[in-house]
Amino acid sequence: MQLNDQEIQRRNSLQELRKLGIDPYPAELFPVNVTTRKIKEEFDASPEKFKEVSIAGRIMNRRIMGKASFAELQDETGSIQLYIARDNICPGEDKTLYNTVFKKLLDIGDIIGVSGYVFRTKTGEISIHVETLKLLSKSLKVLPIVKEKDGKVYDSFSDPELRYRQRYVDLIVNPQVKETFIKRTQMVNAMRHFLSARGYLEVETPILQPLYGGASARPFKTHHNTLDMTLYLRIANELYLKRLIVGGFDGVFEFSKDFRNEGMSRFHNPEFTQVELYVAYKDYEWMMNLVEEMVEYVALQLHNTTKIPVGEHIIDFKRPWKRYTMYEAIQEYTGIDISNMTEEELVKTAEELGVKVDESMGKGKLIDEIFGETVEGNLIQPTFITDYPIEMSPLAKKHRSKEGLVERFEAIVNGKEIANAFSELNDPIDQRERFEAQLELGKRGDDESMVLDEDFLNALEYGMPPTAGLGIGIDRLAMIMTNSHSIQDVLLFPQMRPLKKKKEASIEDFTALGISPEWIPLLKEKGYDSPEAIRSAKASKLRNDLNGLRKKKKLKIPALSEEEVQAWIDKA
RNA sequence: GAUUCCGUAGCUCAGCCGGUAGAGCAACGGCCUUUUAAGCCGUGGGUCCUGGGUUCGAAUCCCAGCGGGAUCACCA
Repeated sequence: MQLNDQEIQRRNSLQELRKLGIDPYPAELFPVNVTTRKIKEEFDASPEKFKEVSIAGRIMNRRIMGKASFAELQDETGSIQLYIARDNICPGEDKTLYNTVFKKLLDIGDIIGVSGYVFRTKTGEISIHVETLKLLSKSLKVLPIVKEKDGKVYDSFSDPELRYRQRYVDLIVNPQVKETFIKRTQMVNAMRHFLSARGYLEVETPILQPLYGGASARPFKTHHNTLDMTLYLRIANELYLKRLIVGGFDGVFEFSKDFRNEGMSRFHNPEFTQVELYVAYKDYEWMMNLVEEMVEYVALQLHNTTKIPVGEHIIDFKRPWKRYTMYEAIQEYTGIDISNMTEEELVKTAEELGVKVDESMGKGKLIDEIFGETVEGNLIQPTFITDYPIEMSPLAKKHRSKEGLVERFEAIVNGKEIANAFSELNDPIDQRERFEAQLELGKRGDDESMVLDEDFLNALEYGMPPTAGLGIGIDRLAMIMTNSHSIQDVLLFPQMRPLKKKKEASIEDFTALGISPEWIPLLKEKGYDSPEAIRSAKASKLRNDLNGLRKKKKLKIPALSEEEVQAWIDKA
């Protein structure tokens, strides 16, 4: 492992600390009796409560001024300034703790615990006057230093790749990131509370499924050794939750991690979260009202208002939301009434509107494409779109009065679907026919069409009550509720392409060439990291590089002759 | 998958009509007991993503690769 100068420096400090009898990673607990937030919120009202505080956190900044210093201590809730005076933390003759430990051996990033009292400095900042200081964990890596003045951020740690790959660093140096994930959890908690309070049962259903269903998407495939069978990571949990409705639970929901083997983008991660809800004896009209109420409730819980800034827009979740049928929406945005068109007419219309079409598309898919292309992106404020073509919705009940449509709605916010729901199809014979129609689409080349699930049909044949079902994309909703530009910003650990790691040659690979061990680190430092690299080297250059480095590092090993180096190359 | 832009010190970036590297912060040494993007003086630190090409000479120009961003396409 190659260490840079500052990393070597910190490892040296670590050894120095041990020599002084200080354990850089002590085992015992450190008593914490306050948080930085509590101090900042309550000190002015009741300063007497903060005469003996004990607090722990990470050093984020240091300003050393001779016999006194200021430091920034960051805990989970925020940060506070420490005032550390030499003669306060070292009351006796021995000033080592201040002069050596604090000033020389501690670094930004170290985790410490301090005790003392809270006061205000001359410049008015609430600070802790430190009386005792203890190292709790030495940091060996250099943090990016983000500074801020008058709301302006300097040297921000903003490279998305680094932020996503090393989320822990992102969380340390970017406070607003922490805020986003707190909001996300609050959002899920609010929804859970909303649903539980209505008496619906939160359940867990299989993630590993022998058949994938309940949505149109390509799955991830895996294998169970003992059963010697293929299993799929679920793309949805719908069919399992409906089995539970058959079983007599009248309201069930699950926050479900689903997996879809599709492209990745700022709206798509291979694994994502949905909440699905099924309620017996209800229909999609009823469900629309629930969605409005729940999302409005979430907004109020998170922001104390229904108006939320998202990018350029202010989105208002106040009920009631606008409602359009799909045909009405298309007519509104294109001026074309497609409600009575044949498949040929739809293809022609789609092409006129600049919508791409291909052979595999049925009538429903064509309508859906036209909608997606011409309407969806324009729906910024929360809007319900109802009554979808039957071909696109094999699990939804036929519309009670409109031929060729189903009782389905989607909720669209900021140009993206956040919820999808329908009156669930409970006619087992109709359901079987719909699955078979999907199989036909599959033969036409639509590789996202659904497969036939016999056991699910078996459940329906026992009789499922009329049921309303709902799915809400948690990540999408979290993006809106936290004003995040991409899904990666609301996932703690978004999927990333793995870093290519060079396989490292072992010590033996080098010693086998007759190279003595003390030269190996120097070889690696100069980029000769494998026997192959040595084989293609020129003896004079290699010798020069190594002896140069030896001199620069003032190493007390004998210099190399060209013959020695040539011998390595010949062997390699 | 397509288009496009980017890859220089631990971090943020400058240098790019060719002459082998700079700034601020961070680090190191020194001064400083209420400062705050602390300050002042001094020092060290770089396979300029990788590989090839053009050239007397490449961080800079050309080609290929790797990695990443953005936009678009498919899926939630």
